[in-house]
Amino acid sequence: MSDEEESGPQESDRSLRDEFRNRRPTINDVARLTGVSKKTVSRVINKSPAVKEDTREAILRVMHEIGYAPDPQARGLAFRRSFLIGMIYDNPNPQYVVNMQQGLLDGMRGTGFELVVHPCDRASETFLSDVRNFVERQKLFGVVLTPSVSEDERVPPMLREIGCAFIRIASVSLDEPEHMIVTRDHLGGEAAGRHLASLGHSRIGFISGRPSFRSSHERRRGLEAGLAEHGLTLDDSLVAQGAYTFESGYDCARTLLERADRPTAIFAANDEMAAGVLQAARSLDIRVPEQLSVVGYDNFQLAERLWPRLTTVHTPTREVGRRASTKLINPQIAPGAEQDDPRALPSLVVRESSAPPPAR
Amino acid sequence: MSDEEESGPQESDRSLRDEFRNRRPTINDVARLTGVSKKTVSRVINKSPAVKEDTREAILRVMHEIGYAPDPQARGLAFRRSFLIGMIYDNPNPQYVVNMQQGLLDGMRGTGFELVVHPCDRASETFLSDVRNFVERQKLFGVVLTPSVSEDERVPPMLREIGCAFIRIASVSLDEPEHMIVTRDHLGGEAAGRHLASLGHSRIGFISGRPSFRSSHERRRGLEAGLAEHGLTLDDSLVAQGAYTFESGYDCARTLLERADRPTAIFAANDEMAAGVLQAARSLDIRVPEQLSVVGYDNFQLAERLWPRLTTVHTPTREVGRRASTKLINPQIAPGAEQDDPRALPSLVVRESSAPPPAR
DNA sequence: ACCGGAATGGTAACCGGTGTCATTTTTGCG
DNA sequence: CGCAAAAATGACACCGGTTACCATTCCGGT
Repeated sequence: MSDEEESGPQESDRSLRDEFRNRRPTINDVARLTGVSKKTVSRVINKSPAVKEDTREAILRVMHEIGYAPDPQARGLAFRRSFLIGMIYDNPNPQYVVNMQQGLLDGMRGTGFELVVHPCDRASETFLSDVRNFVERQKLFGVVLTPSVSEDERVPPMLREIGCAFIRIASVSLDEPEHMIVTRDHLGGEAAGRHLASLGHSRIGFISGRPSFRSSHERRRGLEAGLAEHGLTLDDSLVAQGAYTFESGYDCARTLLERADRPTAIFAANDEMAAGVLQAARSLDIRVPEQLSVVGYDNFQLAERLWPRLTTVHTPTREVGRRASTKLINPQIAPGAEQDDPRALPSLVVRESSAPPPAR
Repeated sequence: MSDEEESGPQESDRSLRDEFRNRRPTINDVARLTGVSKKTVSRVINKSPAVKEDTREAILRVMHEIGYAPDPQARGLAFRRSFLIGMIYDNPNPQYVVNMQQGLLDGMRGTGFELVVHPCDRASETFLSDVRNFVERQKLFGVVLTPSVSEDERVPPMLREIGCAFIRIASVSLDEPEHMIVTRDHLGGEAAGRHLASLGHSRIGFISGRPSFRSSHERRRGLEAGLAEHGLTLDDSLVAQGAYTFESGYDCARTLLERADRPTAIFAANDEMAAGVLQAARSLDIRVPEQLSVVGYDNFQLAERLWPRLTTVHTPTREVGRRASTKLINPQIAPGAEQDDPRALPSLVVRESSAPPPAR
């Protein structure tokens, strides 16, 4: 019969260290060593103001001494909510996914939250129940939805029903501001259009992305607006339906460039497709940028690896991700000004793939 | 005929649905509705053989009817272990990261485990304690370490100490087989060397990766072995120290190609650097592959986007990831044969960037 | 009929936190 | 100085599972 309860009133550092070498300290240890109830310790953990300053300090000191950190599982069980944030996505571009993850993690650093990644297939029969199971089982604190999942209108009602916070990242606003991060892709398209028009192009081709991605339409809308500023319109016959893939970019470009009255510039709705355009131009012995200007969208690493290096629209994906997770964790932070922060807006990066059109 | 108690429970489907519309069913509900104790339900959840077949079926039926799934947090709390798997990495290549994540998720599908991603900086002061905190706080079920974190010898002892399962993914074996997935990068280097030698090259340059990545050395070792088969040796003066980045590939290639006796072929230790080589060749008006052959390593998407398309060594990253998570979740599965499965080995992909050397 | 032992199920305690509400201080103020 | 109100703290049940341990039941063997 050992009397483990009767530990000495004054535990030395040595015995403390011994005690916690094989066992992580719990809230009970903190309470016992500080001489308060676990409820008070819990109050300190949760930053309740209803704790006297002396008490708080004493508790914090003990916590620090024994290296205590609350167990997220136990806390989650009691809270009926985990400290996990889910990233739900179906965007197949690795660079986008990684940049977004990095951004989300940037905003989560030091908060105790962790990121759980969940790719999915929006076209699948089980898509909605997949997402629901994921969120419900893990009792996620919140989820970040990226295009095109973010644009699916079946998801938000489901998340509201099960009471999971969410942020939708999309090119236009689709929900109340507290649920949205808007990337305003039309601004990027506009910049691209202005750029090509001001270089002197007037026959401009456009290769759009997957129609199921809102950004496809926004980027086109922007292009048209940018051209309109210079009195130009987008010729429907110079618009090709791509799918945001390299191959689709190649195929569409071949079609556009084999025409007798081929365009002198092509704006592809992302860099992957722009890479396909370069490939197509090469296969037809069309020199870029001398005979054809090419502009992409995203400014992923690929844009600088190609030759010529791609003029493209930079998307601040990481910054957007940082904002998304921050917003999810601190819903109270005032929305508003962030909207016009240039760091969160698309911007044109001019490189060697665009130039004035060839002289006639 | 089934003699199950058809009118036994008073609750109809309708009232069941009502009851669980606002509350997720718990193990207690399953027990109550089946008329057994929660302990028995727990036995079924954990696949204990000590449950009569009839009982098990009845319990499973109720579970299915009311849509019960055990709460991972509660389960984890009792188990003193979560059902989360961590991916710890410092590889900056987005394509690698995403492919690996995909593979890990492939192996986790349907198991109830989720993936938590954790990039880190191995050079940081706090690297080790960062990793420790992450693993210890989340009570991770296991972690997958990818290069170069996987090659850090401080990590495994720490993980063993806190009792966390782990798999190290590396180019050579660094631990007991149950902790390793070996990618055998020297085989890829060998294939590249054989390819260039058999094309007739003898002056072959090599751009190595970051020395802190084991793969850099393995790929070089392989190259030397491949050349040796054709009686060639690697000239030390044609070896440049790169860093697995596009820029380092460009710089190293410039150095190698500005020599009077420049090599007729360059093997870069990854595709990013090979892209830099192409860029450097272009800047010096050296035509690829007519005047210079280029071979990369990884076979990431970039390899097909470049011009000429890159001859490179394919790395089955996703497949490797799938094996890693499978191994982590089912440690009992016999290791062994998997070692020589060609799907898990590097293999050469020949495209347009390599050709015989120019005639003298 | 009796017994031992395996198979099964029940009960209570526990994992490490939080909520509710009662109780004990402390404070303000006539 | 006394007392009510406010502030600080604590007791206890609970979150949803698990394990430890004990009580049955169901066997066949003697």
